[in-house]
Amino acid sequence: MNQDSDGKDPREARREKLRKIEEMGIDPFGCRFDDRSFIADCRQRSETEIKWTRQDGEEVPLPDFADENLDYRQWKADNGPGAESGPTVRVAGRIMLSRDTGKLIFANIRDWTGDIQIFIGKKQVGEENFALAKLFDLGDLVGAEGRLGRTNTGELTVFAEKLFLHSKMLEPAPDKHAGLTNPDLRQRMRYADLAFNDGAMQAFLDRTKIVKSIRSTLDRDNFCEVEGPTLHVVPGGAAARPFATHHNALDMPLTMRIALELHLKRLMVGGMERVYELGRVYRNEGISPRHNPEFTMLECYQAYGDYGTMMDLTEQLIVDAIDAIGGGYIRQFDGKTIDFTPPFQRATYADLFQKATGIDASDEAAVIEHAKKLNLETEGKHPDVIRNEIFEEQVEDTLEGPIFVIDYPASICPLTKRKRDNPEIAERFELFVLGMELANAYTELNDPDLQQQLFETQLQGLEEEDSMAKMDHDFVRALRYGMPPAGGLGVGIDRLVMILADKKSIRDIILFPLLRPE
RNA sequence: GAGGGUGUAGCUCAGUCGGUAGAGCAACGGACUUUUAAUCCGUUGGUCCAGGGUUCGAGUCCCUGCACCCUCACCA
Repeated sequence: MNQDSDGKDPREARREKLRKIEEMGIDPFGCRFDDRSFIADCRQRSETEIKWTRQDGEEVPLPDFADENLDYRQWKADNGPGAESGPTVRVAGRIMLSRDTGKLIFANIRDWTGDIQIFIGKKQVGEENFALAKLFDLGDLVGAEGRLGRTNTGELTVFAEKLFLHSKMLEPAPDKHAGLTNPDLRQRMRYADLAFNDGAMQAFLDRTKIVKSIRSTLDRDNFCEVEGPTLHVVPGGAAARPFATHHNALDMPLTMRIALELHLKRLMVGGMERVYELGRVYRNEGISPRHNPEFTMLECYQAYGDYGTMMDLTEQLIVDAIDAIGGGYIRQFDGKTIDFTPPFQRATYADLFQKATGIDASDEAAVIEHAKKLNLETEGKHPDVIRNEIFEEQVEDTLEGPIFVIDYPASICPLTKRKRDNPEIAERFELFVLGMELANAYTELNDPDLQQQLFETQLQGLEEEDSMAKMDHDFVRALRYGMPPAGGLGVGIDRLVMILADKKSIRDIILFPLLRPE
């Protein structure tokens, strides 16, 4: 780069200022800063603690600063002579905007609670502080101590008496208005995205609230949070391609887990009657706006419940999550309206199939014929697999929801208990919202012999890796020790957050999505 | 994996018919003690994603590759 010390390159200009700050004997990377106030708290305190007192000692109520047409300078003239008083505060944050009018600098700083303006007057802060302020750049982390008050235009302001530099930013700042919009850079440099894009943090804070809410709902119902292994010898509990890895000392192949299910059920056998895990799972598959190779699942299991119990729980979890982030049960996603007011709609798989295709789901010949019309591959596939492909193609995408689809064909549910009066139907539901599967729940299969048989019988037309029916001998042995009848629920946390935060891409709610290296 | 789009200054983006690179912001110099994307005057800044080709001449046309975005497929 151009290293003329005329500072043409923004990076070099910042380095040059860094050197000057060091020459002033100031550490450009700051130190502990006690007694600082969050900006949101300053804003709140300003409402009661900024006062206007006339010279005669009478306190005059301040005008409405939210009023766009307010001329505070005029108001002061009309209500004076007098003086404004306010508490002294210490604030810290990143410089987002700055206006230098010579011997007076206005800087807008931001901490994670909000923005506030700082008034830096040469006379008010003194020569040394002012010289430091002249070396501030957009993006620097700074601090100010001073009186909280209002400028002539009514803007809430910290009138600085002392200034601090907490960290000099050595990279050029993004466009001060547009921010960092390049989606690649936003994901690669999430720090810059969060720091410079208005509202970028909100979806992530909502995510945290939703996860906290889920924990609190489950804890309230006496569920116990546990941590299962993420390195699995047999990748089970879902139909997905796992990431392969290897343990050196044991010279043993391992996979990253694709689901939480089988270990949680082992705990049910052990007597942990209500367990859940909120954890990361890994699937070695395509990346899309709705798929990231690692994502977060909730799975919970309740002894002596069934899938109906889980339906109630699902509604409760979602309702509580919405209460946690606010905004009400009627929500927008991508311009569409979704009503989460419970109870959610319920419909059986067979009815939805009948309605969408006009044919009876149990009429195998008609199903196969219909599949051929849709150009679906039917050769060598189990009729239930074909039927499910039709269901996905013609039903799932049309489900606006929230809707519980209940009672799935048993053959595509190898971990699910069958209906007592109809072994062809499994007690399973999936919750759909705008074509997205948000939750999946079963009355759990606890018959070890049937489980073993289902593991052994590969579904026709499915590769082993495409089937959930992967033999896990230890799991079957666990079932032989006796697992109570139970309801189990899985929730895709990322998709729930997407829908509740109105974000179309999973990358907008995963802080560090997987990217190719630069 | 298939199709489409994008890639130009630190950031956000223009760039006509193929004719020697543009703006705003940022940066640098100057003026300004109540500004609000401050304003005003001046200046600097380019491996036009990479490589190859066509051409007298390529940011522009062609080919290959890379990255990202969108749609589809995969993800039961």
